[in-house]
Amino acid sequence: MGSMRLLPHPATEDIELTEVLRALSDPIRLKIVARLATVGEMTCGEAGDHLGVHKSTTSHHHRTLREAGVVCTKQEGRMKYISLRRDDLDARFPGLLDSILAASGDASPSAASRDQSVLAASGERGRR
Amino acid sequence: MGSMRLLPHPATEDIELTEVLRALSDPIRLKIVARLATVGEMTCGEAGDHLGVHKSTTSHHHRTLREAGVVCTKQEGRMKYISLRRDDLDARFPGLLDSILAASGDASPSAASRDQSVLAASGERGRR
DNA sequence: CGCATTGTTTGACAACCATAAAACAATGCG
DNA sequence: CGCATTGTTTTATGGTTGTCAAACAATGCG
Repeated sequence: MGSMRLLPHPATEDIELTEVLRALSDPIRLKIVARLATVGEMTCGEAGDHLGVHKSTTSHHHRTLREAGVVCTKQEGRMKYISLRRDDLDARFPGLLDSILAASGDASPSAASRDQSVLAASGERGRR
Repeated sequence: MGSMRLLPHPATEDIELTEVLRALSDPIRLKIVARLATVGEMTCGEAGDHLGVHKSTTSHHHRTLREAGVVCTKQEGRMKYISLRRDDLDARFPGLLDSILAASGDASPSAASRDQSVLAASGERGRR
């Protein structure tokens, strides 16, 4: 049962700034990341439902984010959960993710309620 | 003679996060911005010489950065100087530019004079 | 005025990208 | 085991991008 595998992703020191910025420069991927910051983790189907894109497109975005070092994927059963690599990103590029998350909250009109969750998730990070 | 024109660029509130991230996700443009952070301003030819790309390519990158709201262009005589829109970016996306500049200093070993100049330029603005 | 200097625009080209559909793979459930 | 569920890979397509070269435009200098 609970065989939990972790998919390969780049080491922290191999994460490149331009690739992270490029990964986050796509609106859909930015939404995925913003949502991950509040929700913690997410399956592929969940992301697709929430964003209204095809599942293969979602899979592609997840791969892009993973290869850029922004998320890591953990397989549990037949689902695959992706989650933010917050600690790794903070270690490599201090403050970057937080400022991007805060900025992504500003940009959306319905950010008022969401904004606090983002900040809360940002401050409550301590495990993993 | 002293006629100084300013080229059109997006208003602060129209700067979009994804476009800024996309503009900075190109290594050459990131170098341009990192250098602007230390040097203050720069002509097109200066940038081209320093980066080893064709002048038309440089011009294209300058346009991309300007349209994304990252730099503004000021024409003086027959030169055009570009400079970072630090205040506007800080107002719209607090902390974003600073964290990217700090990260770009860490990531690029080829940048000869870097982090302490970045901090100096950032500190000369009175904030932080 | 002519001309060199400084950038921009256009054209061309190869590479990459976001997207979707369909085929494929893996996994657990009954 | 068969099968539904969950994602990935493949294939195709339309759009975008980075690059250079060449033509064009603007500007000040002599």
